[in-house]
Amino acid sequence: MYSIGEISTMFNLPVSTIRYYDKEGFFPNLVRKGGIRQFSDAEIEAIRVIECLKESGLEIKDIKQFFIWVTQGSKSYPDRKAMFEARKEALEKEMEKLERIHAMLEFKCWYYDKAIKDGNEDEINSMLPDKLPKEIQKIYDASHK
Amino acid sequence: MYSIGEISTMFNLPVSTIRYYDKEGFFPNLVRKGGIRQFSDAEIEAIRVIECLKESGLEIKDIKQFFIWVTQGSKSYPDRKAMFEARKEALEKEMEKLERIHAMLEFKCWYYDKAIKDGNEDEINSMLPDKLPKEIQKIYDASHK
DNA sequence: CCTTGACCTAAAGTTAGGTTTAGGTTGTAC
DNA sequence: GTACAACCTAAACCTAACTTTAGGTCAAGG
Repeated sequence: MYSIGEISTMFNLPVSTIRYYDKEGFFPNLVRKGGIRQFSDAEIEAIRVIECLKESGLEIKDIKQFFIWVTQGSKSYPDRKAMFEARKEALEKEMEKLERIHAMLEFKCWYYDKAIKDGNEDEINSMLPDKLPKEIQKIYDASHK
Repeated sequence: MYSIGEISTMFNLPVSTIRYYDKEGFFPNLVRKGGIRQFSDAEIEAIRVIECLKESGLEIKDIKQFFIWVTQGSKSYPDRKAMFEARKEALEKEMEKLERIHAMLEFKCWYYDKAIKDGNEDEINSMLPDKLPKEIQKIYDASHK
């Protein structure tokens, strides 16, 4: 059993955020002793799920739905599974987008590195959009498609 | 030369957002004819940079700094390069985090798949945290570290 | 001519996801 | 027995990044 302060330290989350999550219904089985919250492994796993769903792009109101399903027991397993499947696919798309963003950043690093060496952007711009050095061209194409 | 409406279609961004970006100073060389904005390739590349920096985790006020540097010419090349290098590193960390999130989602998909087959979570919970099937254990460990 | 659609501005409004405030209780170390 | 930290609530507040509103210009088509 952990206090709210211990959980705060454990996840590096403000105490106020944890209380906010509680108010949103994210700890359906949270026990209190004399008004004070007693966090157990179930709540720790709940926070992991919250962070996971949040990072996957879900909004708080949709995460709430997940915890409603938790209170409904085994009949909601298919709904919960479908939610995770959907988040997995959304995250995979997001990661592909970030690959393109990463290529753009790599290209810009090369771009300014060369601009610093040349003192201007003229030569680079004369190479755009398809006369770049081979390796850079690949990165450029990946980021501008 | 493109109208704001064409740019809106091109990037699938509301016209209001493009005006907002303009007001923030993100098109330092934007030309107007009779008050009407005329977008060129420079502004198109600017929008790509905005989206790139934004997706990399930068806030609008910091993106503003980039465009201030652009107006200062070649003396700010090192600053601009440093910004892209920093975003590249931040994005790489972010992508690592998303790998862990992805592992968590994969684990949860397996978890609920099994819960549906078993009708309850008892057997799964008896396997936690280190007696899971080999492949699943790997995913679980990756997501809970 | 007049209406329709695309453009313009300034300023107010919106939303999510917390955070802060004000006021109060609890428990334990000195 | 009192001071101190850690806990509690309800409600007001905050911030970022837009979006909407209200009011206006302008060019082309019928």
